[in-house]
Amino acid sequence: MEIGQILQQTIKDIVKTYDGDVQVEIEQPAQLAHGDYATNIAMKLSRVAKKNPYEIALDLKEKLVEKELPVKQIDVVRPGFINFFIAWDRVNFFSSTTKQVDKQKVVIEHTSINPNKSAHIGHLRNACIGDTLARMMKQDHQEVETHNYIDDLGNQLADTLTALLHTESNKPATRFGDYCWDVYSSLNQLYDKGELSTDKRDDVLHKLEEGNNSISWLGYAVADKLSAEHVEEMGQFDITYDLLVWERDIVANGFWDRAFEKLQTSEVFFKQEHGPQAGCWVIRTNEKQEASEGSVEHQADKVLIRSNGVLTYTAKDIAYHMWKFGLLENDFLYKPKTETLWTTSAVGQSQPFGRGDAVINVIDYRQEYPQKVVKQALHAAGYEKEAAQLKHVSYGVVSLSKNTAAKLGLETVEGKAVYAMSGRKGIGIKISELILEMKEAIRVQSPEANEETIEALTFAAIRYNMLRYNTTSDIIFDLDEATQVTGNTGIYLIYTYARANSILQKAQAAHLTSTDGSFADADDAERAILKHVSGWNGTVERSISELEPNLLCTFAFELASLYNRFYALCPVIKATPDEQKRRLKLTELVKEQLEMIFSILGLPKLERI
RNA sequence: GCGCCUAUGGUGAAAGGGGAUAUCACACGAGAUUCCGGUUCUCGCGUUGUGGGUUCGAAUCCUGCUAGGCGCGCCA
Repeated sequence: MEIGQILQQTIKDIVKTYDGDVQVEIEQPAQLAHGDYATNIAMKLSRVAKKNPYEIALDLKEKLVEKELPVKQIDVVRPGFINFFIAWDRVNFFSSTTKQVDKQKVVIEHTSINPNKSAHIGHLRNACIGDTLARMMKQDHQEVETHNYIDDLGNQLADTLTALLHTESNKPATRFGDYCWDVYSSLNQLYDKGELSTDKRDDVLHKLEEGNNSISWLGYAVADKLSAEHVEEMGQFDITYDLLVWERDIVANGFWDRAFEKLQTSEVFFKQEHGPQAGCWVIRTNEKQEASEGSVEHQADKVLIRSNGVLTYTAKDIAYHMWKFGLLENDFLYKPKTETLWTTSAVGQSQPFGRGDAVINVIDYRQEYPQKVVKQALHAAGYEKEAAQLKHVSYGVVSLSKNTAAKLGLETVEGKAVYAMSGRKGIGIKISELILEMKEAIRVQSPEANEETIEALTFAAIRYNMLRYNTTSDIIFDLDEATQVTGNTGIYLIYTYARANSILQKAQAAHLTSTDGSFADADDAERAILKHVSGWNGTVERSISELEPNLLCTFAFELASLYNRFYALCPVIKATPDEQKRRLKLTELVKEQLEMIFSILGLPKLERI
């Protein structure tokens, strides 16, 4: 049990004598002088007890000091805070408490880039969040399976195919995706100028949907090549997948037919007989719809089967999600793509993929409505548990700052601070471009580092930068800021880890040991670290329950800052024997903690730089 | 038209969903360290869109306004 939990439970037992249902909360004060843990319970109780909060706090303190707690001092401070100073020598940091194995299986879908051109930094944000969530849950002993969805029957691929067939680019490109990036925007500019109609694209889309024709096979080859480039690029950031899922395989295996059968029993799924959606199979998503048929441009029922019989994206997504939960009788066939990656395939073998107890989709907030429709469909088919376990990790999009937009040649406007990326206009920052900039910045900063180290630092810095924002926040991406090598960066964390390792190696060479080191007499800089580390498990639990990886980034940065401050203030090797042991033990604790964090955040553990 | 979200120093981002002088980074200014090899540390500088409300107490809750964004497609 964690310190905070111990204190919370103890206080809960004590306040039972008070009337009222008041939530006991234990927090870590911002200021060290306010103790290592604290509670405001007395001020909360003052309302029901009709008593001075300071007096309530004094009363509670008297009861608390009688308990067996790993506490060496309890202060009561006006207006009614109770501050606890922990006896750190009685806290076991190094115990490996084996958590009860949770048998739940989680299927996480992330990355899922349209196979139409190279990936940009918005795609990278998705992939970093998804991969880190997977690592968090594996850390929490859950069974995790990560999927990368390839929409090879959509307009975007059709556009890229049309562009490849009808336009050229003379820009240098070393990757197929970069070439497609350019011709894709060339095509859209032709559309915009009216020099090309979308008929050709529509025809291409139609042939993709038909299957087994030249365009269809060509599209598959293009999507295969592009998705392979995407996966390879993500691999540089240590982002991995278990399975690639192809949309064409969802169609080919008849998932929708089974899903249709399951939905048919519902009253909210029906064939629309009149109005603009006549002839379509639709699902009712808004219960208000029946009451207001006036405005048909908005809030119409969601079409799942077009009047010409073709499935919409949402229909395929519903079927796909039924499969994710293991609700369909039919399944994909699979084949290995690499040693660690599988892919759905027209020919292959059976494998136990999918069948999740929980499903997490990492998709930006603009897809909230389609996600809602899928959840509604699960409800409609009677799958309440699955609907409840379908979770949408909604994240903000990555836009460009004015500074960066200007660098890309956009016309910036006075007073407008945020500029959207646009694939159609070819406006955006490819991941490869960011890598080049970051690598150069690190090379300038560390001219003597070897190439392997520069590479590792580059990917770490970029990945960390993508993770450290609140998931729901938009990122206003500034290229100068993103390539900083100082401040709250992955580089700072890695240097801190190298610094700790350096001390430990030095101590080992001098035959110094941390055995019998005690935190009983830890001074302030040391206490701050112990206090912070003691909150780790709480941070992980909260990060998982809220699906917020950035809480771990905040924790890591604060730990690194505290350790560097300790480094400046507290000599380790040139200290007294008692201080040596204690501080070496503390350094070991910090090293171990950072290793755990790096495993989750996907950062490399460089012992030297 | 309807619905949803957001607003924090010059810039970017936090603040566990009421509690201690609102934190961090960058920028700008000043200082220290230059070694336990490691890009580090300390200090200063500045502020919660706006009006009203609830409360002992509001960045956090309610509400009006203002500004910005998103969604509602037989697209994906």
